Amino acid sequence: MKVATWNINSVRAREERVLAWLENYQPDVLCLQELKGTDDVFPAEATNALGYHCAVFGQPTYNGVAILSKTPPEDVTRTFGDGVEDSHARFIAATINGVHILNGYFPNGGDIDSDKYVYKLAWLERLHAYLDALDVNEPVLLCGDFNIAPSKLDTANADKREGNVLFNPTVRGWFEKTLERGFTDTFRHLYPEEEQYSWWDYRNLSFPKNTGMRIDHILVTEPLKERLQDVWIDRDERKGKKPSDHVPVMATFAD
DNA sequence: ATGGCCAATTTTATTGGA
Repeated sequence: MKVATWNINSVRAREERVLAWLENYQPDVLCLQELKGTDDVFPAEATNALGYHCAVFGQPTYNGVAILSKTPPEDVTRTFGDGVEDSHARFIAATINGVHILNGYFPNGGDIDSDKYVYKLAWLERLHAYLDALDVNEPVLLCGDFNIAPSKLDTANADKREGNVLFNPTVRGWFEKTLERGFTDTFRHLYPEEEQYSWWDYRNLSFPKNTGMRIDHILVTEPLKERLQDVWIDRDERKGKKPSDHVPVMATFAD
């Protein structure tokens, strides 16, 4: 079973690339973030034609997440279901082949002294509350654009970036706490020393200079960790015309 | 060729991304 996550930065701008990528790599599940559009602009027919079901949670202009899968998604839920008023479409979950798939577009946080950062921290706490209600003895996969670099290995210019909304003790602590409650960072587990990134800023020649960050993650509970065979960050997807600023990350599990 | 922001909307500026 292959499960991938990809922040595509607009489904309309990235439709061709997404369809080509699906066709090339045939993931069983693809979790998308930052659709930047309503449900009706999602290319459902084109994805169906490639053999994928889609569960979409869009909104105008901002955010938006979706889960594509070869087998039908069951028990699809949008939002954390905690009753909190939230206008952002940032979370969708489904059960696919018995695996609980959780897909999040975590808030960026703006500046460290902004309301957006307050929102980010509150959202992270809500997600922990959601995870509290899960059984980590079951196969659970939490993926998406976390907007968190877990360690110094996961960001270029770590000293310069220390303290920003993506890389500071508070968000690293949140990530660490998630691992302590039974999740494994699949990439770091298989590649303890690797410095690979999943996002590069469009500005400042970030990609040629490789001043990126690893902020897109696939975390799994023990039953899936035991089946984990590989994790791959598709760096090449950042090349060429009209790339997203993020690239896909894909984990492979034994069937 | 891996190249000096990009995408959506409020559209010839502004907002958000990270």
